Amino acid sequence: MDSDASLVSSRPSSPEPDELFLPGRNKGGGGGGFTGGTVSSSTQSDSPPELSAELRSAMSAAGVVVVDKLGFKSSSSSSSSSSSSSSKKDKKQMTEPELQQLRLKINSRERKRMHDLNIAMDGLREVMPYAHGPSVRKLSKIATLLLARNYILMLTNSLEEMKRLVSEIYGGHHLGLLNALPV
DNA sequence: TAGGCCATCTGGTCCT
DNA sequence: AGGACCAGATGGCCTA
Repeated sequence: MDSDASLVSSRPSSPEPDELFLPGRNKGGGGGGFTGGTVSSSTQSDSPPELSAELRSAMSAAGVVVVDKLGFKSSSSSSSSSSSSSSKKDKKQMTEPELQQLRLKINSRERKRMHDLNIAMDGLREVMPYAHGPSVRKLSKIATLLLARNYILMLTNSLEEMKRLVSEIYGGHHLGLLNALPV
């Protein structure tokens, strides 16, 4: 949510990832911003969201009594008995609190999955050759992926060129090491 | 204010 | 059966 949050100056004609390390080929999509501020990668904590209107109406239509919000943060251990037993039932036979509990559990899993994905994305950003730092806005996801692709292509071309030069100099000898590289 | 980027929710599908 | 994965929808924040 608060991805591009806080102290951001401006987005000066953001250099698109394709413009960086552009190995001649490929043409990607647009790119995100580049410079600017930092980003706090926090998320909307764990406050359980309200049931969606559709779900509520569906449940009330099914004659289910609408109750208060249930406790959250149950994903790990507690409440497993109720949720696991209830989730084995047919959903139509589940009570509203059971359905709500199940929904919260699924939502929590999905949130964690996306957080893990973002962590991996941050890891990718860390190894990308662009200006890091607290005063620099981090790459958007799409920009990160496009830049990564171009960077890999550039490195591949560099390696090929290096191989070619080595073979020129040594006449085909000493290529064992380079050929062992996964290119 | 429009557009970009993002987090979250949700239902469907696939996999183990 | 349960979890992982995916895509669409929605709403918030920020910048130009």
